[in-house]
Amino acid sequence: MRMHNPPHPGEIIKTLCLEPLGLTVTQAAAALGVSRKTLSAILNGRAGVSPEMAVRLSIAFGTSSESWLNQQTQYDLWHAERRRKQLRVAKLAPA
Amino acid sequence: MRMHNPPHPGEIIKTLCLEPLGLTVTQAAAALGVSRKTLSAILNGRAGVSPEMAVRLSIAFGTSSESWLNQQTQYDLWHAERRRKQLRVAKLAPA
DNA sequence: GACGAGTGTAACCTAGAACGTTACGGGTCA
DNA sequence: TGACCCGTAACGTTCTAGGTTACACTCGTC
Repeated sequence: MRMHNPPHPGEIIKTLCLEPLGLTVTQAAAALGVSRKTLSAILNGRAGVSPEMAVRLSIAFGTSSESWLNQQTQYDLWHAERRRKQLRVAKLAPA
Repeated sequence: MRMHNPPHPGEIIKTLCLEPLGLTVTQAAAALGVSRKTLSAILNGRAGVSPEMAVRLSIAFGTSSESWLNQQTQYDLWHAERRRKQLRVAKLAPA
């Protein structure tokens, strides 16, 4: 179980991909084949990395699509876990 | 890169959780706190495992929510990768 | 054969995410 | 001032997750 808030994948894209290459949001969006708005939303944490976007990132930046999507999964899961106590679920097979 | 079609998480829930415990879909849905329709859709591959559902499964069956959601991620990614060739994306940082 | 349980699923709803285009206002800098 | 980049608001479409209700099917069992 992770203790701290995992960073949104958008931050990682910005700091590890765009900034080192000196890319603007407009340039990167064009390269990825999505609108500037779509990329902007991801970079600012207002949208998630979809499976298709993960593949796009892997093509553009040469990393694995799995790693991109896993980052999003961890981020989503961390927020879902915060509401674990609010879920009314019966234990069927106690550990 | 996975070669073969990964199984949908619904199949795993059915064969590894419901059947060993002799649970009906109706019983399991009630325990999970979702409608019978919702669980049925997941079991038959017509819906995915959401982050919240992954937490529900982890409570009911004592496994980690991460493992449930990762299975869904791998499934989604496999299908997204099949369309990799159709995406028009420029390579920005060739490996 | 009749009946109830379990199941799949169709029809309807809401909410939200992921896309798109267009357009506007605020920076920064030559 | 003008050019460029950025965030974002407003509008749209499409898809997914979730709900309720209702129907038809397949089983056992009585």
